[in-house]
Amino acid sequence: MGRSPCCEKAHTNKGAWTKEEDQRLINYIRANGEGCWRSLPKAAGLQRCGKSCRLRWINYLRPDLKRGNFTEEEDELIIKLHRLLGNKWSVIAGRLPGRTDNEIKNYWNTHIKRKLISHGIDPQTHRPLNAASVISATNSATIPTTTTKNISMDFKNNVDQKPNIIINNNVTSSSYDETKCNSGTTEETKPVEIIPQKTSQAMINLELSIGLPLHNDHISSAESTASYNFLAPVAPPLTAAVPITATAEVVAKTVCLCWQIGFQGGDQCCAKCKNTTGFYRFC
DNA sequence: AACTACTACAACCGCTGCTAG
DNA sequence: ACTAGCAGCGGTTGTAGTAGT
Repeated sequence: MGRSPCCEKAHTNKGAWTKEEDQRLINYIRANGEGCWRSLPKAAGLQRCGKSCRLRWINYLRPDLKRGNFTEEEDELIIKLHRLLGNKWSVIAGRLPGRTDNEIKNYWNTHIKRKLISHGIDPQTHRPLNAASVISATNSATIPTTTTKNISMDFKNNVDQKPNIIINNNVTSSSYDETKCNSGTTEETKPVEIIPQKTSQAMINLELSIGLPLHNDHISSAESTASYNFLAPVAPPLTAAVPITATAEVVAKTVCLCWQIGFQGGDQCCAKCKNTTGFYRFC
């Protein structure tokens, strides 16, 4: 199905926005609201594509944007959310007030990716880099024939009260092709779970409720770190066909607190919780 | 000072999902 | 059910700024 271009390209400016264009856009939106982006450029006296106006407003001109460097807390939150959601930048941005999807995407590609790699973590799979080959080989044998996964994210502490995120990811496959994961590019990959072989043939409901520690007053740094660790490639002892519901606090107490994803240096995991295949488990 | 390499990020492109007709 | 138009999303590119030589 062919589509006409979103705007008349011959009469639209491209490239960097001038201060005058910015001011026109700001003035128009202040007076009229965001409304219809397609008709906005003409109404605002801008020779720009509506799409371009929208992007400029959302990513740069919006008054509620938080400019400046990302904090360590934001870093960790982005990593956690990316682990859960993959490259769903707009969803991740929805959880970071004042940050845009574009900003987070750029920050991920220029900072966090490098940071994780330097600490031996694959930024796409969030697994230790040196375990990737082992896991790849193991997965073909351990992925169950039918798996139903539900992830429910309940951000109880979220200030903007956005709706919960529910992910339903049904995999019906005799061998999920792990080689499709491309760790070297920005290509979107599924967050991967490692399911113990004993759950084969079982319907598993992995319903997780996560309370992100936006207010850290009552949370120690160890607990804060643990709330990330529970999403590490850990294979908790699942009971077949038993739904799992866990809050972050409960999981935080269950998961090994040793693995610091390299943020604080040293080994990633204690000897107790890393087994010979490179998987992580509770200890 | 001049050049090169690298980094950060703004902006663009192409696609998808939703919706109205 | 189908088509077309729109907003929005994610990947990629272009370029200004900075660091290193």
